[in-house]
Formats: sequence, structure tokens, C-alpha cells
Amino acid sequence: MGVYIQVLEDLQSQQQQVIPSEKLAEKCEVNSSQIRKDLAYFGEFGVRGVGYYVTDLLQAIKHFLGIDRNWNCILVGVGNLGRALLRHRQLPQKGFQIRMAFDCDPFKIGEHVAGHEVVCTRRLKEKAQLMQIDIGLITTPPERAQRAANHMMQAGIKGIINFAPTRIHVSSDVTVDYVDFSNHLISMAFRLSHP
Amino acid sequence: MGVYIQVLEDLQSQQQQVIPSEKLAEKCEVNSSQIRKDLAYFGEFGVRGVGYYVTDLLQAIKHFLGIDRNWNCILVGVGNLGRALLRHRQLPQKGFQIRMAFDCDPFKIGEHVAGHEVVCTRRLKEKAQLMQIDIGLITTPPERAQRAANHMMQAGIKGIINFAPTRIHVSSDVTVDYVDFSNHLISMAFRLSHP
DNA sequence: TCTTTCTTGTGAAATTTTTCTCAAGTTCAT
DNA sequence: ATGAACTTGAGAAAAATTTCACAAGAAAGA
Ligand SMILES: NC(=O)c1ccc[n+]([C@@H]2O[C@H](COP(=O)([O-])OP(=O)(O)OC[C@H]3O[C@@H](n4cnc5c(N)ncnc54)[C@H](O)[C@@H]3O)[C@@H](O)[C@H]2O)c1
Ligand SMILES: NC(=O)c1ccc[n+]([C@@H]2O[C@H](COP(=O)([O-])OP(=O)(O)OC[C@H]3O[C@@H](n4cnc5c(N)ncnc54)[C@H](O)[C@@H]3O)[C@@H](O)[C@H]2O)c1
Repeated sequence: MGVYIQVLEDLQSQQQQVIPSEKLAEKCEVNSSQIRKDLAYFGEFGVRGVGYYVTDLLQAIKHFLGIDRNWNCILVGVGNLGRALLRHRQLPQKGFQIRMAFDCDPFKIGEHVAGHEVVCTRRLKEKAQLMQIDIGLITTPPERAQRAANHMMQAGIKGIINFAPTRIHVSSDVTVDYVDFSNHLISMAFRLSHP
Repeated sequence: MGVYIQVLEDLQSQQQQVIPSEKLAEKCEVNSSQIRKDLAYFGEFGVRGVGYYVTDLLQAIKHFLGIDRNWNCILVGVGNLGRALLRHRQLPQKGFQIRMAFDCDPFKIGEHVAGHEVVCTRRLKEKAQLMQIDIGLITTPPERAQRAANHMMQAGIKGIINFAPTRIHVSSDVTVDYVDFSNHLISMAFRLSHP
């Protein structure tokens, strides 16, 4: 689904107003009926004989996915990866604002990264509750990920994305998503080994 | 599949020698027959009534996936994300060595990041051919990703992992994999909007 | 208006993935 | 030994996903 947005935004910036599923499929490298099925799932947006109106479609997809609004995020673990995310300009562009950054290292507390002051993790609950935080990003070492998740849950955060390569345990009303690059490297190694 | 490795390595470091699929499934948060099917796919590694020997299983999985060896990688685009990857200690630990780093920004060329000298992208072919490079990582801005891919193809690299949020076109003997965090954020936004 | 050319939306078919089930192998206490 | 308790591997069933195929709507030229 994310690919559709990527490609449609490209088309939009190229001023292309309409695109048929066949062409969109090519750009997304998927089957065209796949696209039609996916899009039909949340409404009739195409026009027979014409195709899909890029802008309308984008808006419809974004609304359906819940990304036609801003989401407040916090980040715990201002290390290599944490800094990269804090400095990543595309996240706020897409409606995901990292509102605060936390770390437990006294040398990092007080530092500023991309306009964010790094705050002590112990103050997470207190700080995060001042603002309605939707999503927490964990970029601590794996052995600290559970602790970071606990802090987030105490602050009432219901969505956690864990970049540390370890499973975490959360209560049933919290959604966790795992991001692990090494899976992509592994998958690549496999494909290169079995040509 | 990557989860299995993660969890098995955890077990190994805890000195646990044997684990039944049921317990492994719990830790990986998947169905236990799923695990048995997956593992049976590349051999009979379990012992009925006992379970799987952690060390043997790990070795077998790693061999099957082609990660019981070292893979030579290069990275193009020494920005926020590129630096994080260059400094990421787990990659070499898992057998993925980033051998060289390239950038086109004259201010960055010559700089050292995590023991790697940053080299001008124009010298990629020349440099990369001195060593058998297996995998190329693209961490440039999206509008430069295709160019980076072209350089890699010219150097004979057959596997490309693109962290830039754009599709790239490659010849049929090259494998591309896309990594896009924002997909995880989008998926989280969707799940939080449809509770 | 009619015909030709596109292209969607969708039911049906095909394929893939996941789950269920259980015979058969292993261990251990008695 | 024997039985009870486990656990795998794999066939069958179920569920989900992907692809096919085409009726029906839209546009454009004759
Ligand atoms: N660097 C990468 O490119 C990369 C890629 C994929 C995954 N990861 C994963 O992301 C995580 C971070 O990687 P990194 O390279 O940034 O490591 P890092 O060591 O540079 O950063 C970790 C940061 O977390 C902080 N921290 C530790 N415990 C904490 C706690 N309890 N509360 C708050 N902050 C805490 C540390 O002070 C440090 O600043 C790791 O789990 C790593 O495996 C990193
Ligand atoms: N920062 C993140 O956390 C993050 C997360 C996800 C995806 N990404 C993606 O990763 C890419 C890099 O992000 P970033 O934040 O590091 O950006 P960045 O601007 O900090 O870094 C980009 C680097 O690429 C270099 N570059 C540009 N053109 C080049 C070329 N032709 N050859 C070699 N080097 C070239 C630039 O000099 C710069 O050093 C972007 O596409 C971004 O969308 C970044």
C-alpha cells in the first residue's frame, strides 16, 4: 500500500492527472488487478475507460489509511539510528512528528538534535502526558527495549515501533510493530545464494 | 525467518540446548505448525518427543539462508542514515561487512566514518572491483537513487538494497530490495485508526 | 447515433499460505 | 518391558491472497 502512495505522489509532482491501473501497476511492480482489487476495497474511485484521478485517489488512500492527519510520536534512544530518524525530514512531511526525544545517558541529556532537546527517560511519562502522544519509537539497544516499552505504556501510548532486534511484551491494547533491516540483508543473501 | 534467528540466538546465549516448536512459536509470536513447516522445508532437524537442538538448528538455518559466510557490502550516501548503518555494530557481527562508503559531496569525501574513508562516488567502479562486492546499500536522497544503482551495476554488483523511497530500474540479473520505514508508520496509523 | 477502443469493478478460478490433525518416534517413570 | 506424556513431520483442510476473464461504463471519432 505504501508503494501506491510513493508512486502516486511522484505522478502528482509530475502534474499527471489520470493513470490507468495497468500503468500504475507497472510503476509499482505489481499486477494490475491487484491494484484494482485493493482500491475497490475502500470505494469506487476509478472511472471506466479513463483510469484513476491521481489527486483524488491519493486523498482517498490517505484518508483510508488514517494519514490525512498528524500523528504525535516520541523517540527513546538517541544513538546512531535515533539521530538519523530525528533528522529525517520526510517523517514530519508525511504527518509523523517526533515531538520529544529521550535517552538515559547523562552525556546526551540536554543535548539538542534536529531541534529536539534530549530528555531523561525517567521524565517520559510526565513529559509525554502533556501532549497526546500516539506512537513511540524504540531505538535503544535490544536489552533496553522492554524498559523503553514499559515507559511508553505508562504514558498511555498505544502504538510502539521497535527498531531494536528483540521481541517486547505489551498489554493487549497496545500495538507493536518490529522494524529490522537485517531481515532485508538476510533475504538478499538468500536470493543471491539461490540464483 | 529472521525472527527465528533472533530468538534462537537469545536461547543460545541463555545456554538453552533444546526447544520444542510450541515454545519457540510463543517467543516468535507465530503458530507452532508454521514453525515446523518452515523448518521441515530444508531438512529434518527436530527430534520427536524432544524438540529442536538450538545450536544445530541455528547452524542449519544460517546455512540454508546463506548467512554462514561473510558478505561484502558497500554503501552509497553518507548522510544521516548512511552514518547510522556504517556505525551499526550488528551488521558485521551478522556477516555483513560494509567495505567502503561513497558520497558525491566534496565536503564529505575524505572524511572517516566508523573506520571507513568516504570516497567519491565516481571512483566506485574502480574501487569496488578490487574486491568482490556482493551487496550495495543505497542511502542517497530518492532523486539520486537511480544514479547510485547505475554505479553499482557498472561495478558488477548483483544485489541492491534501496533505503530511498523510490523505485529503481535494474537489469534482470540484479536483485533489488526496498526498505521503507514509513510503511511501518503508515501501518501503525492504520491500526490505531481502526481499533 | 453508432462503433471502436479503453479501462474499471468484480465474480470465479488458481495459487499460496496458514492451520488442523494425527500417526509415528522419543523419553521417562514405574 | 509397558504405559503415559511429549513432540515432530506431513497430509488434509481451511483461509487468504493473487490472478484471470469479462460484462458494463466512458470517451472519441465517424
Ligand atoms: N544503527 C543502525 O543503523 C541500526 C540499524 C538497525 C537497527 N538498529 C538497532 O537500533 C538500536 C539502536 O542502534 P544504534 O546504532 O543507534 O545504537 P546506539 O548504541 O548508538 O544508541 C543507543 C542509544 O540508546 C540509549 N539508551 C540505552 N538504554 C536506554 C534506556 N533505557 N532509555 C533510553 N535510552 C537508552 C543509549 O544511551 C544510546 O544513546 C539497536 O537496538 C540496534 O540494533 C540500529
Ligand atoms: N534518516 C532516516 O532516518 C531515514 C529513514 C528512512 C529512509 N531514509 C532515506 O534514506 C535516504 C538518505 O536519508 P538521510 O536522512 O541520510 O539523507 P541525507 O541528506 O542526510 O543524506 C544523503 C547523502 O547522500 C549523498 N548523496 C547525494 N547524491 C549522491 C550521489 N549521487 N552519490 C553519492 N552520494 C550522494 C549526500 O551528499 C548525503 O550525504 C533518503 O532517501 C531518505 O528518504 C532516511
